[in-house]
Amino acid sequence: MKLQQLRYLCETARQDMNLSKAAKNLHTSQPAISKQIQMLEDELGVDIFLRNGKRVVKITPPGQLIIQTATRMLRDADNLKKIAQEFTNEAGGTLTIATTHTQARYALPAVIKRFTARYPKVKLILRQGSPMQISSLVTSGEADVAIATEAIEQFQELVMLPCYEWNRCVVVMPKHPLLKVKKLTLEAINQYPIITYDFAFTGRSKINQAFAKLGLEPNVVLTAIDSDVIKTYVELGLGIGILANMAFEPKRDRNLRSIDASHLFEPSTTRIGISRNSYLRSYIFDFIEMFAPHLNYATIQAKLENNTEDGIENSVAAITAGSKNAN
Amino acid sequence: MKLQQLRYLCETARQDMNLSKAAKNLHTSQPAISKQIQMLEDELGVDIFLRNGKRVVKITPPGQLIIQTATRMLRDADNLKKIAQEFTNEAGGTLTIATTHTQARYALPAVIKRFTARYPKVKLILRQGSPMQISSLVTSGEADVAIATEAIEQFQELVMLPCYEWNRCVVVMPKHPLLKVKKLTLEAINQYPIITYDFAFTGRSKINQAFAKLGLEPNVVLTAIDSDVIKTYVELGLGIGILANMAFEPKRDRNLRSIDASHLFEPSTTRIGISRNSYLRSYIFDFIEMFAPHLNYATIQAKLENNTEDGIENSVAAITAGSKNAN
DNA sequence: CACCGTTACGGTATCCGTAAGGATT
DNA sequence: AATCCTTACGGATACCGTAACGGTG
Repeated sequence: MKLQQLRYLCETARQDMNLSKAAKNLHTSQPAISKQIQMLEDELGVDIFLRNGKRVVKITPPGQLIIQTATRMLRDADNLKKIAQEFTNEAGGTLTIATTHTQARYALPAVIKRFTARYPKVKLILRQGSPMQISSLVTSGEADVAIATEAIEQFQELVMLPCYEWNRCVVVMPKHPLLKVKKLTLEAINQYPIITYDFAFTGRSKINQAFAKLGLEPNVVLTAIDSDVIKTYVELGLGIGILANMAFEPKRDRNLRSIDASHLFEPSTTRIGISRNSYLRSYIFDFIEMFAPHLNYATIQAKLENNTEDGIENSVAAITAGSKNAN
Repeated sequence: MKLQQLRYLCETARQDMNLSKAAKNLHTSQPAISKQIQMLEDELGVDIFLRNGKRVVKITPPGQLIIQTATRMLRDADNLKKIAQEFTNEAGGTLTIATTHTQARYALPAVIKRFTARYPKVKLILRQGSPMQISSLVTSGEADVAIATEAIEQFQELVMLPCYEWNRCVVVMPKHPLLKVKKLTLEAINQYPIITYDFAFTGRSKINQAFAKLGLEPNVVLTAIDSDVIKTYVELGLGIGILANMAFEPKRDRNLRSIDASHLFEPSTTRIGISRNSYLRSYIFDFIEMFAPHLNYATIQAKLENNTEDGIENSVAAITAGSKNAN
C-alpha cells in the first residue's frame, strides 16, 4: 500500500469516480490512476469501486470506509508537512481564510491589520464564497478557516466555534418616514419594499423567521450577497435595506440613515470553522484568538476533542450493519 | 513521503533510536533505515532525530509531533487492511485478548465458550501479562483488547470501559478458626499470615488501602500473580488467602473454604481497554458485549468519541509552546 | 462518434542489499 | 574492540507515460 495509491483513490472519489478528471487534477495519466487503484484493490482483496462494464459507477460499502480512512491518512500526511513548516519557517507561511463578503468587508479588516502587524511574513489569502462553498474549501484543505454566519453547522467534519453575536439595522434614505416612528416594528417595515441578503447568506434566515412568525410576507424586491450592493440600491430609492448592523458605517454612509432593529430579529452568531484532524500552525490559533478573544489555544483544543462525531460515526455504523444484513 | 519511511521512522523511535534493531524488526538492512529517514527529513526540511556524531541520540521537538502523526497514519493503514478483511473474510479473522491470569482463568472461559460457538472461524489468541504489559500490547496493536482490573486507566491512548465490579473472599483450610467468627473483620484476618496477589495485580491496591485505613500492617507472607498459586499455598497451610471471589469455586476447591469479605474492601472494577483510533471488526464489538452486556456498539462508540485526550493534547501544547520560547 | 477505462510496453527512477568507512563507548 | 551509523555502488523492482484496444451512451 502506498500513499500515492490513496491519493489517486480519494481524488477519484472526489471527482465522482471519473478517472480522467482525477488524472488531470493530479497531473498524471489515466492509466496510472486505473492501474494503481486496481493494485490497491488487489492488495486489500476488496473491490472499492463497482464497475459497470468499463465504467466506474459506484463505491462499494467497504470502499466507503476505506476512502474515509484513506482521506484521514492523506490529511495526516499534509499535517506532517505543516508541522515541519511550523518549525523551519516559523515566521512565514500562509493563512487562507474562506469567508463571506460581509465578514471580509466589515468584520475582518481590523483583525487582519493586527495579524499582519504581528506576522508580517505570513501570506494572507482571502477566498469569498457562499457558506456552503467556504465550508467545503475548509473540508478539502484548500482553506484553513471558515468564517460565516449561516448554515455551516451542518458540516460534520468541521468544528464550529461561536465568535460573536450581532443583529440588524434598517437602512433608509434621509428624511424617510420610518425615521420618525418611535419604536420600529416589523409591520412598519413591511409597508416598504425591502432589499436584503440573498437566501443562505449573512443570517438571512433569521429575517425570514421573524416575518413568518407574525404571519407577514415581506416584499423583498432585491437580494444581494453583499451589503455594499444593498446600500447602493437603497440610495437609489429602490426600497429600505435590512443589514447586519456592523455593515453600516455612519462616517462612510453619509447618504443613508440607520435604525436599530435588534429587538425585531433573533440575533445571529458568526462562527469560525476549522477542520477536525487538521494540524493548525500556531499563528492560526493566534488569528482565531484575535478574531474572538475567548477562543484561546486551550479552548479550541477542548472543542476539537469534545465535539462528538455522531453524524459520521452513525453513518459508519449504518454501512457496517447494512453489509452484515446483506450476507 | 512514503508510508515505508514512516514505518522505518516509527519503529526506530520505538526501539529507542537504535537503527540496527529497527532494521532487524522490519526485516531490512540498517542502511535502508538510515537512508530513508534521512530522505524523509530532507523532504520535510526538519531534523527528526538529533545525531551526536554518528549516533542517533534524541528526538527533536518537531520530531515528537511528526512521530505522533506518523504513528496514527500507520495505524490507519492497518485499519484499512482490517476493514478489507471485515468484508472479504467476514467469518474468519483473529481476536487477540491481552489479559491477566485471573481474568483468563475465571472470568473469560464462559464468554469465550459463547464466542467460539458464535464465531467458530475466528482464531483466538490469549496473551497474559501484567496490567502494564497488556496495556502496551494494545497500544502497539499487538492485541485488540485488554482486560484487567488495575492501573490501566493511566494509558491515555486507551479507552477504558468498566465491565463489572467484584470483591474478595478469604480462603482458608477446613476447620480454620476464622470460619467460626460471626462477622469477619480485618483485625481478625490480620492475626494470620496472608497470601494474596502481587502488587499491581488483580486489585491488590484495594487490599492494601483497607488495611492502611485502620492503621494495620498485614503480614503478607507470599504474593503471587495468579489465584491458583495462592490457593495451592493456602492448602499447604502457609496462611490464609485473600482472593477475588470469582476465583473460588466450591466444586473444584473442595479442600478449601471461603468466607465472603465484600464488606471489608472497596469493590474493584474490571475494565476492558481498546485503542482509540483502531478499527474494530464487528466480532470484537460482539465479544465485548458478551463480556459486558451493557457495552453494545452504540455505547462503545459514544465512549470512544467523548473521551477527551487531555493528556496527549496537553503534551503537544507543551512541545509547541516550548519550541516557541526557544526561538 | 465522442468519451472513458483497461491493457501492453519501454524507459526511468527508486529502493534495497552488500560492502566498506568513520565515530563513539 | 565492539557497536553503531553513514556512504558508495550494482541490481532488481516499481511506476509512469505513450500508444493501442474495447465498451458505453
